[in-house]
Amino acid sequence: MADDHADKRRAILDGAAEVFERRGFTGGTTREIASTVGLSQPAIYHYVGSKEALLSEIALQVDHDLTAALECALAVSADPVAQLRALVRELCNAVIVNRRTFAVYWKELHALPDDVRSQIAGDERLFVKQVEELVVAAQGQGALPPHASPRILTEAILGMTSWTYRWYRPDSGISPDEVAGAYLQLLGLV
Amino acid sequence: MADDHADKRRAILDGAAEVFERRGFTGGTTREIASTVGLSQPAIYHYVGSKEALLSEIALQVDHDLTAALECALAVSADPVAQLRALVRELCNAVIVNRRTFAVYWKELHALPDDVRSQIAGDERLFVKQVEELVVAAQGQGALPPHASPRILTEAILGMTSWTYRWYRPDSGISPDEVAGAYLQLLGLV
DNA sequence: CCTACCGATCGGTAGG
DNA sequence: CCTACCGATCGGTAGG
Repeated sequence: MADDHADKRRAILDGAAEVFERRGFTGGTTREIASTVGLSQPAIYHYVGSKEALLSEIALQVDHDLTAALECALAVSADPVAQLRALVRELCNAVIVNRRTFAVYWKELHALPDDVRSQIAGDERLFVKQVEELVVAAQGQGALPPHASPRILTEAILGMTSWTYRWYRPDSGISPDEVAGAYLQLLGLV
Repeated sequence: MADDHADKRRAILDGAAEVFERRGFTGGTTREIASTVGLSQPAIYHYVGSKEALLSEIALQVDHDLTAALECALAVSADPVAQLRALVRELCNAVIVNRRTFAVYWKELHALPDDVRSQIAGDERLFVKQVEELVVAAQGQGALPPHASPRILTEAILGMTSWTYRWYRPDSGISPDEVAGAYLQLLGLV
């Protein structure tokens, strides 16, 4: 097939995320990744340039997922409270669906090469800033505590949703929507 | 001094937490820890049994901090809502004061030796269960959304407070009490 | 608490 | 995409 190469690349990235989650970036060896995928260790280098490149691709995927969640939420409505609601739902869903890559992203950012790490740090700052603008607007509408620091409220909402990767278990029978719904009730946004 | 040994031990643990935060457990070398503290690498082994023992002590310190925060909060009052408020304040303070050790705890649990990891996992399950009982009681008093899953609400509150270690900067001029206060307003607990 | 050192293992390359 | 392999570095020990 024409996409055999792309398929195998994706399999390697999945295996890398699994190994990095289990062992950390430095502790996860290219040999273990290779054996997870069913290849020899040098074959990894046939598909990906280096161990750092594996981590970079995983991190950039999450970076893209976060941006996409925000864009999707902003497109849902012109009302900031509705946008904030949509953002919580989108983020819960992304974090739950891609639990493994998000875990690697949040634990192993320090191991990224400088250029990728600084790009991702910049994207994250912009992301937080945009969410904070939604929070300020929601405060203006009385949907969030008016006298609290927007920065803290923003990090509180993002922390609540992000932390989901640590406790959510796909076999628990809890759906992503149920999680987002409970968060929104707790935040008084429903 | 009689406590020279204990002082140096603590210095080594502090240095280890700093290095593990920067490089991860596997990536943080005993040589870098030693040079941070100003000792030779083999000297580490004079004070601590192994690299794993360094991580174990750091993790058990956090385990103790979490338990202490809960006990302190339960002792504040007999009212579950007041206990929950106190817990959020205690946790914010503990996470902010010991940001470095909490970061290592949450990122590097996977690298712990089996016995320590399973003990800590058990303590954490018990901790969450006790907080969930507070949440159920607070729901009964109408202080939290009555129809939401107690488990999700519990993880939401703990996630919000825990995540503080990722964004809080001591030089920001924001006090731990200010953080906890904003969280409590957002939760509708004040 | 240091100098000297060891076995093991890692990321990556050569050559096909 | 494999076999064979290399230089570098790691955690830990010996011996004082």
